Amino acid sequence: MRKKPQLASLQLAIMRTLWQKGEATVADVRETLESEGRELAYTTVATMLAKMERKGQVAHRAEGKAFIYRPVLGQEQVSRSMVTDLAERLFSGDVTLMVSHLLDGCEISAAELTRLKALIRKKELEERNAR
Amino acid sequence: MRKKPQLASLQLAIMRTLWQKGEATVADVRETLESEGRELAYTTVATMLAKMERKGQVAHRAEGKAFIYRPVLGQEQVSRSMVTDLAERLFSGDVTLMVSHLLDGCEISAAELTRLKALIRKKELEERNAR
DNA sequence: TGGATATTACTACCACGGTAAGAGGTAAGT
DNA sequence: ACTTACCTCTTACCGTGGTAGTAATATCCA
Repeated sequence: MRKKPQLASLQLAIMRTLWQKGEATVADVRETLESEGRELAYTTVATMLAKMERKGQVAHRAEGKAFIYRPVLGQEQVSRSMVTDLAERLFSGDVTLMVSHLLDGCEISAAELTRLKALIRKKELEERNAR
Repeated sequence: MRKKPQLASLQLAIMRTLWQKGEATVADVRETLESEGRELAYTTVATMLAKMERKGQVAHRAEGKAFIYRPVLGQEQVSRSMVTDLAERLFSGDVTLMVSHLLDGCEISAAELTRLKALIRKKELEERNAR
């Protein structure tokens, strides 16, 4: 029985860096966040990473003076659980309704619509083959 | 420029009741939550409603002894902003990616897939007519 | 009238996200 | 050897979600 991890915004931003780089030092993470327009004190990032380690979301190994952090939770796992959780809370799990709001809420290109159609077709095939 | 409201789980549950009933007393809300398996003290619900009023999410009018609360934020507004916000934070706004995770994350019936296809077709038409 | 009941008001508490300063260690340059 | 820069650790503070007890107040009923 799996947990369902919920990450807040800074935590997610940190995880994104780790997912992207594989592993990173505090300074690395801080720099990446800065390049995304999020200027934080060094200690802020370090504290957050320590808190996240206590909760098992990341882990570290020491290399010389510095700690090198790596993600423990997988990106897929986090994304899925957060998305389905929101669908649950907002729409009582009605995926169609959720997608509908997604499409309404932001502009979406014709190309993306095509990709979506392909996605659904693939899903239909899986469905059919499953049974 | 509008704010983008973010509601936590209890707050959402309360809003759902208000959206559904139009308006409700504290006792009404408490009862509804209880029927959803969420047993809370009367005062808990009342406190939460007061906090939410301070933030402009709900409003009340007094009728005799009791307060009658009504939603201020619209369901559409909240849903859209929360969904697109999550899409932003998780997938940098890539809607297709988000839908993909939605479909993977939970079982989805053939009927729902059909509804989704219809939804996309409708969206395509709107797109074409818009320009 | 007086007690029971329902309702709001005030206050408090905990956990946690986010933020950061300050203390203290270690490595490296001059 | 001393300073400097960089690193972690500890501690703290604020806001807010969530939960609820207690006090004050209004209402109804016998």
